[in-house]
Amino acid sequence: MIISAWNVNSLNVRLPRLLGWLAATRPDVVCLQETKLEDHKFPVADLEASGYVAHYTGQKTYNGVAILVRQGLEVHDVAMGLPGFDDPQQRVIAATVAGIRIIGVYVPNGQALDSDKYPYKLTWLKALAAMLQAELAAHPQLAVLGDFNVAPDDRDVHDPAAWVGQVLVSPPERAALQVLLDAGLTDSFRLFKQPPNTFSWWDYRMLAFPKNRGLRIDLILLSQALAARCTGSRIDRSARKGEKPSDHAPVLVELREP
DNA sequence: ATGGCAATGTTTCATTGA
Repeated sequence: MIISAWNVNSLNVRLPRLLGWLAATRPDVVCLQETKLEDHKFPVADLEASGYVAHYTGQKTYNGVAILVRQGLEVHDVAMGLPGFDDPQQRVIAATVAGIRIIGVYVPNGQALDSDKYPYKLTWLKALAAMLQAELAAHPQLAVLGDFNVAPDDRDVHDPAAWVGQVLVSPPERAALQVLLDAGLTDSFRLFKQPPNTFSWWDYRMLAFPKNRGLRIDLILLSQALAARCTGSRIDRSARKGEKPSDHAPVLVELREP
């Protein structure tokens, strides 16, 4: 079983690339971030024709998340948002797929350390931690996938010295991510030996991709029970190439049958 | 080899992203 996450930076623009990637990769589950589509505009029919059932919650211009499930897999208990955290920004969607609790997240960017959006990010992550504690208690087989907008440590930053004092790497953000891990989750990427300088996001500007000046901010966190089933974790860098790419690459894990 | 911001709506610029 392959489960994955991809910040597509507008599903409207990226739909052709997404459909091509689904056909080539055939993941069982895909969590999408930054769909930037109101629900009535979600391309349900195109995805169905490609063999996927879509669950989604979106809005105009910003945010928007979805879970795509390969046809034939059982889905139940679809839920949107963070419990007890009233938020017009559509950033969380959850579903149980083939017995695995899938939680797709688009963590706030934070913009800058002195921005109003920075404390919002930290508060949001605290609410996510509370949600995950409850979800883990109910669902031992659990994965949290998406754009976390935090580079876990300096191995995940192309030039750590240049990023000091910036959003995505600040100690409070990393501490907030650590709280999620302490709840009983593992960064699946680090379960395996990985090539150095493997990233999931590259700025559109300044030749960042060809120079591999990126960050690893898209993560798949696995519960202990799921980590025990994980046989691989990778980033599909090829999806960042060519015409009109998203600035993020998809992240994937492979799970064996329990 | 990859490519030199992109997407959106408020559209001919401002805002946001990371």
